[in-house]
Order: sequence, then C-alpha cells, then structure tokens
Amino acid sequence: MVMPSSIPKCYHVLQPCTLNTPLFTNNATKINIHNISIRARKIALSLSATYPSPIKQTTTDDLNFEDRATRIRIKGLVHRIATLSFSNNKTQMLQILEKDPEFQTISDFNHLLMALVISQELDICLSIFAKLPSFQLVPDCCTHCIMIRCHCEKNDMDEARRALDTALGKGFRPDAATFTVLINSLCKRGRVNKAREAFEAMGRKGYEASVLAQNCLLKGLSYVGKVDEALEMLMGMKGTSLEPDVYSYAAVMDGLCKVGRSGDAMELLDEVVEMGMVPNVVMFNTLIQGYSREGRPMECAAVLELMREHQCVPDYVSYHTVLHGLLKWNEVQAALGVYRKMVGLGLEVDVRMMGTLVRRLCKRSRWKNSLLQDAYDVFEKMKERGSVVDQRTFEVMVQALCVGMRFDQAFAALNEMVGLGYSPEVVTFDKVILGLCAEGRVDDAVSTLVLLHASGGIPSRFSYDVLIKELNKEGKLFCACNLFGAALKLGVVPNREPRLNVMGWEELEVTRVS
DNA sequence: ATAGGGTTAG
Repeated sequence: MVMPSSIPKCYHVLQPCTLNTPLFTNNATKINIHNISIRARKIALSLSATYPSPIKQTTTDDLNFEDRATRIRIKGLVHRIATLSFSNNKTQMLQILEKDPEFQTISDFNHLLMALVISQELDICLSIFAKLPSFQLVPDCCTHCIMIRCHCEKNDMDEARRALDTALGKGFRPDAATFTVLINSLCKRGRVNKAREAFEAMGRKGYEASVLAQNCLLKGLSYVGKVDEALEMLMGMKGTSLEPDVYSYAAVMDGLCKVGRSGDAMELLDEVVEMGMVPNVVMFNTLIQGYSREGRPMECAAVLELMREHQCVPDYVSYHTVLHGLLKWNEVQAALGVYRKMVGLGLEVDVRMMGTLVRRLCKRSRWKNSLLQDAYDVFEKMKERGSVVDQRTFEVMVQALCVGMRFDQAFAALNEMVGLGYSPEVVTFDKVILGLCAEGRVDDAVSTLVLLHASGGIPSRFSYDVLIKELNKEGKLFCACNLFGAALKLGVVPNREPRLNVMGWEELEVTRVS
C-alpha cells in the first residue's frame, strides 16, 4: 500500500528529534546529605563486589530463570510499595524509597520505577525519575520505556509522546512492547487513527509486525463502534504473517456483541473452531454478555452448555454474567438453577444478585409456593455469609413468609430487621400480627406491636383491632385495656374495645350482632 | 543485560 504524500508521512511523535544536550547530567550540582550517604554506601558495596550477589550467580544462559528472578523482585517491590502507601503518606514513602540502600544502579531504579508503575504510584514514579541525576545516574533505554508506560498509565498521551521523542532523540530504540503499550493506550482513549499511525510507523522503522499490536487496533476499532472495519481488518490478517489468534477474534467478537450482533459473533466462534484453534473462556463470556444485552437470556444459559461441548470450563465471569442476564430478563427459575450451580462450585455469588433472586422468588411464590423455601434458603445464605441484607429484600421476604403462613420465620426476620436499624412498613407488621394472632400466639403479636413502636412507626388502627379482639378472646383483659389506652395516647382510636363486662365472649358477640 | 506488550462482567 502506498501512502499519498499529502498525508503527514509519519506519526509526528515518532520522528526522532535531535537533542544536542544530553539531559539529566548537568543539574546534579545540588547534593543533599541523603544522597551523599547513598553514594557512600554505593562505594562500600562496590568494594565488596568481589563477592557476587546471589542473583548474579544464577545468571547463566537460562533466560527463563533470570526472568522469573526479576519478576519476583518486582513483585516484592510492588508489595513493599503497597505496604508503604497504606501506612505512610506519599512524601514519607518517597523518602523511604530514596534512602533505601538497595537502589544504586540504574537497573535497580528501573526495577523500582516499574514497580511504582504497577502499583499505580505514578506521581512518585515521576518524581523519582526526575531525581535520578542527583543520584548521578543517567536513564537508559529501559528507563525511558518505563516512563513512557508511566505516562500512558496516567492517560497523558502528550507526555508519552514527548518521552518517546526524548528516547529516540538520544538514539535509543524502544522495543516493540513499549510501542504496543502506547498503541493500546491510544486505542483505549478512542484515538484509533493515532494508534494506527503509530502501528504503521512501527513497521517503517523496521520493527517486526506483531499480532499483539494489531490486536490492540482491532480492539480500538471495536471500541469506537467501527466494527465492520475491525471485521475487515481481521479477515485481511488471515493468511499473512500476522495470522489472527484467539485474542484477535475475541476483540472483534466483543465489538460485534456490543452493537447487538451476537449472532455474527457466534459465527466467528465457529470460524475459530474450523481453523483448528481452541476457543477460550473469554470468547464464550463475550458471547454470553452479548446475548444478555440483547435480551436473549436463555441463549446465555445455552452458551454454558456449548462450553461443555468444547471442553471449556466456565469461570466466575461466565456464571456471573449468565446469572445477571437471567435476572435482568426475569427468568427466575433458570436463575435459581445457575445460582445453585455456583453455590455447588463454591463460587461467591454477588450479594446484590442474591437479593434480587430472593425478591423475585418471593414474588413468584404466590403462584408456586415451593419457591418460598428456595427464597428462604438464598436469604439464609446471604446472612450466613455475613453480608448485610438490604431493607427491601428483608421486607419482601417477611411479607412472602406471611403469605406462606410461616409466621415464626416472619416474626424472627422482622425482629432482625429492626435490630439492623431498618424501619419496615406498617403493613408488614400488620401481616405478622394478624398471622400470629391467627395461630393463637398473642404474646408474640403484642411484642410485634411493641417492636413497631420501637422502630419509630405509628401502629395502625387495624393492628390494635386485631390484637384487642384476640386479647378479648383469650380473656387477657388487662392487657387489652392497656393496649386500648396506649392507642388513644398515640391518637389512634381502635374500633374494637376491650371487653369490660363480665359477660362471656359468646354472649357479647350475640349482643353485638342483634 | 536490565522491564514487559493483547481478551470478558460489575
């Protein structure tokens, strides 16, 4: 392909600019006491350098081991930074790191800078980089690459470009990985054209074409909705040196799913299989998400089956997404099935989804009462786990238990609710009071009324009527009178009055009727 | 020499 000359030839960032004066060397005049002490340590170390350090000793031609040792070191640093940033403020952290005798060579600092980037301590990374000259250290190619990455992480693409300029100007040749990071960051910000220019410039500069960078572009195109372009690019890759891999397909599938073309995404999955590649979890999860968005929740569940056919083990994301889709589109029974599968596998279901499941099951239990027990099991599981159940779920659960005549559990749950500081609706109390009275448990019913009062509610006339009637029936006249008085005090006038005469209950009823 | 590049949900 020939580029028309009217278009700027090259991503201008990538043009090396000539820097005559090397940076970082002429401002190391101000040296404070800390730095002197560090340099003193450095000398001490160099004197004892006849004893090789353990890491140096293992430097054989086994690259993998070396790589792992490096990783472990970075990991350790990341951990230390995490601990420091938790217990100290940022300036203290900077001071501690600066004074650390472990850091002497530029390679040491590269490890540190990288660890800071990974820990998202980007400002500290920048200030340590700025202080390198005062340690009499000159940034190398690796340092510059890390700083480019740092700016990318900060989402400061202009600074990233300038850092690249600086590196190129010094004659360094940042490697493909750094370019990929840059391309990826541009794509993430939706600047696909810039990313594409960078990709093309890479090729011109003699970097080997990489599928990784290309995949970033595919994702970028998908992200800005240019799905057909992404699809075209993907098809164009086939049979070239840039043979698409599962990542390429996953990126385009995601793009298709995001614009409601899950069917097309499914066709790509078939193509992957036809080409002899093994589709991975992410692809299936992407499909599940696509179907969920399109309101095809049962197809989400079908993808789980499809995964089994392909010997792909569903992970947390798979189940989570399927469950979310089923709940979103009100497929309660299927949702319950997936929930149970997750519990069986020991996967922690999201508490909010559990709450939704409980409420939906409660609603359905009016028509299919076996679901009440299912709802209650999920409800209990939520509490077992120690998570705070929200007010609405409690409320719905209590009311459903009343409908199912399980007043014992309703009463207990209502007590728990108030204990948690919730204020249930008055009708909820009424239902429990009514139920307890019907079961002849007037004492618990009265406690429920007290509970209602304690939770800051005003009992309705209905509550009093029900209770006074039951107390009358049981001959608990003193209690009935008290209740009546309490009602009046609150400005509620019950229809039912305490039985004050000596007539039997039946006689009273007869006189009332007549 | 040194560090390390791409995929899914909420």
